[in-house]
Amino acid sequence: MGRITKKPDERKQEIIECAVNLFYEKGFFNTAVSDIVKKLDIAQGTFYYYFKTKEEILDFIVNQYIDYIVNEAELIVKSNATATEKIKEIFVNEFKKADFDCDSVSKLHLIKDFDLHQRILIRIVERYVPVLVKIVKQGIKERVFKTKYPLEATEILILGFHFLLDPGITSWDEKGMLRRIKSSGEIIENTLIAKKGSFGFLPGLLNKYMRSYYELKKNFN
Amino acid sequence: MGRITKKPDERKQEIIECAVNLFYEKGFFNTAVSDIVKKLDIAQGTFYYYFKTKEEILDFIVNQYIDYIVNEAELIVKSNATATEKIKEIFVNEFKKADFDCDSVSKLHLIKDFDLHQRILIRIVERYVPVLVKIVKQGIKERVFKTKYPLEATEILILGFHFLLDPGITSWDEKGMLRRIKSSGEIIENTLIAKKGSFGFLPGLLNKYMRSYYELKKNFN
DNA sequence: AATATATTGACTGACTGTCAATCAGTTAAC
DNA sequence: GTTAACTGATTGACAGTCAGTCAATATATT
Repeated sequence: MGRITKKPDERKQEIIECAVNLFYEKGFFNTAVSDIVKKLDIAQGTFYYYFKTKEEILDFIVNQYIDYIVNEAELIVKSNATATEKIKEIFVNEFKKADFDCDSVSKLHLIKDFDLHQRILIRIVERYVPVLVKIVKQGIKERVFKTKYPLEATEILILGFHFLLDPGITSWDEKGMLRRIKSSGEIIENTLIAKKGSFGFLPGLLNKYMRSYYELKKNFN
Repeated sequence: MGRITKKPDERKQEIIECAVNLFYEKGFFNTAVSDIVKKLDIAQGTFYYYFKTKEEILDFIVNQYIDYIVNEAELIVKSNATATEKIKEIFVNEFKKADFDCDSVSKLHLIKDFDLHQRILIRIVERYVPVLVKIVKQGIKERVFKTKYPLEATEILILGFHFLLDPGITSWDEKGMLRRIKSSGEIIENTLIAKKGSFGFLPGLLNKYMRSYYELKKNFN
């Protein structure tokens, strides 16, 4: 019964990685803490040495994810592209991750568990939206957007589209998805009062992403 | 130990009413089935005679609520007002209920439990939005709205505003609420491509509603 | 019409299995 | 020898079960 001691950071990440994988397979509520510790071959108490509650690990995972996407977005904001180019870059970046979803972070999107997505959505409004708004405000200065409420418009768009298009939240039928994707560019243009066609790239991009998602799902079954 | 037998419909509604009240006080997850049956002084088995699982009663409650608001909306759709008048009526109606929240149905909004609100949001997209779209399409015929995507625009707006303004989903700070309320009219106008000022009534209405909500909350503490 | 018998379906509550969380104690590392 | 990481049996709470009870109603018997 040789006891294995590890560096706290290492152990913690080990637990998180295992937890994400199990949440991915079975969802948050259907994963017992005992499942996690059994898979890692550690004691129940070890889990609680690192996380006060089962909820806390979920929060930790969500915060790690938000840290990651906020960081990436900040890099794009700092570049010296036009607002429209930056927004396109944001989208491309977001979906690039989904193509190679092997690491824990990008798997998060595919977990079908609303409790998780609620937390993500709230953090997105709190931390991701303020970064994106910088781009929208740049666009207003460049006179490509005209909305009087850049912050509120961004909030609405992000929340609406996440809810409607994120397969982890609700899987609507494929027909409905296509319908929403087709409209996505124009809805954004109207809401931000942008030039016609400035978001014309979006439906194509979303389509590509959706196809790769449905393929992933097929392979899973 | 006198056993009391009741008409099934009566008993079922009795259980539902009691459950809603407890969910309102403590939330869905913090309410045990044993709490419900203790309060009603019935056996645990009686609950499971009427509902297969604890989740099933939540679904039943949500469906009852949606039936109610869809019905009310259908009446407004059938009236012979203009599209703009009808939309105003929809909003007034929605908030009228909140003023006199005594019955189970309107209490639902105030329950701070995301699991509940997720179900409501999904049903709203499935059943409420299709009714509201009729009004938007009427507006397009009347040439007061111009969007090419009435269905998708309505979906986005309803989901976004519900998430951002419904106090049961997330209680942002009062300042953020005011900010969002102030922008609400113009956001809708832009998204539907409506005449400037046609939703000018909205911020005032939402403000009134929010104030009565915060008063309710104060009295509760 | 009055009484006995059968059937149904609402209702019971002790019970089971599962799981989050605890804690007194143990071992490895420095 | 002290600290920090780790253990795992245990507890308490809860969702859900099930074999059985009882009241009301329907049907048969006198």
